[in-house]
Amino acid sequence: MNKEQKILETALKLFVEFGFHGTPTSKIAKEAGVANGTLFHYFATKETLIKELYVSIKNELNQLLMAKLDVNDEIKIAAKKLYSNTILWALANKDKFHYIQQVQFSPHLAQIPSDVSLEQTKMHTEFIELGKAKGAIKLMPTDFIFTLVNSQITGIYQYILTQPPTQQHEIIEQGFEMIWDLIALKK
Amino acid sequence: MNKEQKILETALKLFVEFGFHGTPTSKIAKEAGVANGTLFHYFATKETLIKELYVSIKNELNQLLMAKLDVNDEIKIAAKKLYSNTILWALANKDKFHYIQQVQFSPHLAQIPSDVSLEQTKMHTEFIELGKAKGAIKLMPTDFIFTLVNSQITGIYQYILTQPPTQQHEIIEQGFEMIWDLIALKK
DNA sequence: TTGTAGATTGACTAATCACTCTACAAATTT
DNA sequence: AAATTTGTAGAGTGATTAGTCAATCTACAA
Repeated sequence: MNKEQKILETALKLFVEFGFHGTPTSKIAKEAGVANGTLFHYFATKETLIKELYVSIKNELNQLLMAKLDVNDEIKIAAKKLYSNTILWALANKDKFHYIQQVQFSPHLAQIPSDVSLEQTKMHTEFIELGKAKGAIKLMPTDFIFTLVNSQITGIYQYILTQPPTQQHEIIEQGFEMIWDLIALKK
Repeated sequence: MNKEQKILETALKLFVEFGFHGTPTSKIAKEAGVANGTLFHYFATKETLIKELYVSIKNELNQLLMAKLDVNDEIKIAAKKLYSNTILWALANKDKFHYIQQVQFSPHLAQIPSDVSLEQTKMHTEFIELGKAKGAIKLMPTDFIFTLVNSQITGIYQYILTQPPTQQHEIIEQGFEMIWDLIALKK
């Protein structure tokens, strides 16, 4: 297997379990089955590794969401897909989702160039603006809607974790209706 | 000034700015104006310092919320107070609020005994259950409501940061009506 | 005055860590 | 086949770090 990929995978696992501080590069290399020097061949610094891991995970999620989106769908249907695919992905990739939060509430986030961050939210803000243009979504500021939905997703994800898997589907459904109620323009 | 307090204050500032990893204990001691050994006189390990700082900040917020709560208030009024006092406190104590998030999405959270965490959410869950009993809040699971409101608060806080201060009051008002709409039982 | 317990100091240390360097192997290009 | 680039290894290094410790200071009670 690709060693660069293997390093990223191992780093993810260890960072989530022990934090950035608690994870020495030597441990990452050892557990990934590569030499110390190999790690630094692919990632110049530990900081680089932290950031590239973050960007690669965010891209993975975005590409998945894009792939599952259908331009012919109604806004509400499309929104529901975006929403539930995000939660389902988070549940199937807990470490990755957790890592995103970990970085977002750490000083490392400030290190990521704003154009990279912007690129990653672009798809979502464009979607919200389309929804407003089509009269499906309230004319609130796009950033406001984006932030609300995002935090709602995080909240629902955290709650689902505490519930039995049989309930998960219903909670996702219920959660969507609630958030849609919040942002949909009533006719 | 009390040296223990001074250490906590300095640690907060540095942890938020540079992260746990990027903040050596020696730097905390130096900037707090105490000797290296003094820090370890009060906090046996760096980990202890991280955890005690978290608990002390959470307690501070809870005590403030309690103090501002009036048992004679209607549920909706009381809920609004809890909500807006939390956001106002967060805006006035950005570092502290940021630190709470930082710990909550780090492996350090797992180190905090569950009875301590429980004690801190007790007041909120009791309030939600009172609201349900009085027929003011929907009969959804208490944890679900708690998580939703919490993430909503985080979301609104983050959005407010990007807006001019003149707008803040209105966003808080608007945000409350939205979240109340979500959880209130319609008569 | 003396005794005592806690507060405070800062030099010290053992361990750890991020990162370098050199050597060689494999792949790719010329 | 020679030359060049790229991948991989792992021992080595200098700097840093969390935490220790013996010594002094302060407050206050006996």
